[in-house]
Amino acid sequence: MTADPPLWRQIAETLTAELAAARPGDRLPSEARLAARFGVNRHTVRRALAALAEAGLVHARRGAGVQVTAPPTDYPIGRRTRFHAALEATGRVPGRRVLSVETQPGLAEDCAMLAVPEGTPLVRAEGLSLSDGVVIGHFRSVFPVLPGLAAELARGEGVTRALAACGIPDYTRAWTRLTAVPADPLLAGHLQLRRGEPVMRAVALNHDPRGQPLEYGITHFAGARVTLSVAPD
Amino acid sequence: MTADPPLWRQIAETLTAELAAARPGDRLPSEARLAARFGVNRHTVRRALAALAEAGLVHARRGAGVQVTAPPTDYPIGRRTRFHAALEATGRVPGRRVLSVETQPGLAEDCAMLAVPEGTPLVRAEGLSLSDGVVIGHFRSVFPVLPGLAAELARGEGVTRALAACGIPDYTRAWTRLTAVPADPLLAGHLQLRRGEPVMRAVALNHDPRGQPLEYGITHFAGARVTLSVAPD
DNA sequence: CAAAATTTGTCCGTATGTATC
DNA sequence: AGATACATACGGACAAATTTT
Repeated sequence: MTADPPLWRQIAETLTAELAAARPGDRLPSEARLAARFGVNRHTVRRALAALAEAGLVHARRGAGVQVTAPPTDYPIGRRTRFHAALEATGRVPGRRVLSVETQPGLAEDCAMLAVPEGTPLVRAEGLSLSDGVVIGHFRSVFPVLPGLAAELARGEGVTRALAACGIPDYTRAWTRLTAVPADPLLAGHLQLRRGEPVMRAVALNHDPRGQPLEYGITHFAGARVTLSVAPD
Repeated sequence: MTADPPLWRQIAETLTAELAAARPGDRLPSEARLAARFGVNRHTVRRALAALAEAGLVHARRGAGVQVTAPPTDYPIGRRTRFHAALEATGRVPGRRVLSVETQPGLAEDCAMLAVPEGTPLVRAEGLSLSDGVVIGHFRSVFPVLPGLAAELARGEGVTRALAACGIPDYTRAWTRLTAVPADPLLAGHLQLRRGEPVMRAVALNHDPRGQPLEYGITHFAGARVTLSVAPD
């Protein structure tokens, strides 16, 4: 009369245990093979694999197979957070891929955050953050228009250097808001995740020492690949 | 020749749009009814509903129906974070349900974090955090053994009061590490989520003004119901 | 470069179990 | 107790992407 856990969960747990001894990049047997091994229908195996994928343990690609995922990267958050410096301190090789830099009239929310009238032109940058060549985050930031800022941002040298080149030597984090959300299709594509996988959304405002807003940004980190650290300065 | 998105996704997006006009607690039509409405198999509707559930928009209960989920709660993180005070400041009614308080030899990790020899007895507390009667988090903390601490924690008045009653009037957050993870079955049960839904894991260390570790805890927040704020002191 | 084999993704249909109302 | 509704599991078929031949 015991209520056994569902078959797919038992399979998922068995695979999870076995995955502990696997290395990132290793390929799992095909669904058909696993179904034969466990003596169940292929759909039942798929259910179990979906659970593992949700857990960020594996990643399936049609035509290819199911691969074991890479372990997480650490990322500190603080008043003086700097992406590159933080990653380098952990011995990783940071990277950045700028997808677009445009100057456009800002949306209502963006203008409000930067404390400028609605419709004011803003510099909008979008791109990906890398660690050891692996995408760990997608950012979208807006800045007030400064001479040469767009060009500097497009060079991909980072926000700190771009602002420095525009005569702003220092800035600090005013606040950060974090929440765990499922990846939407677009984001899943950028972060090489499956739709619905946990993603950490960080909404943040940076300002200069006098409190003037400089950057309002939304970054999404791949939940399974990043740990955010909050530490006192 | 157009590559249409899958049926289940189209249905999910249609339902998502309609859900914008729904109120928390509203019930969706049954799977059979939705299948009939969209002219698809029930499993295709189930796939769409699973996506909505992953997104934290709805919550399905066997036998009952599929209900619309409640909006998120905000929760600040900082050097002097206090759960109750923070929630009260947002106009919500905080609550706490203590599930267990035990004194046991600590695990290796717990002892290391509290800077005591492995195997030292520790006070271990586990429970749920509520906001307006809704579970928003599950915590598990370990403390060094202090006279009367276990009894005070069991009263459910909170960590701050329990420590105060043991002669520790003040403590601060040393650090916090955050990551987005999918809910495992146990956690899903506690937080009333579906297995795999995004959950924010906060691992934190509190210490007294002299730097002596006082509490090492892991809290899991329901991603869809909580926003964590990181602000300078 | 092209075709074939492999592998995952989607969708349908059916049946049964189990929790809720 | 009965009806309703979601959960699990099986089976088959075809499409789409990738890898191999």
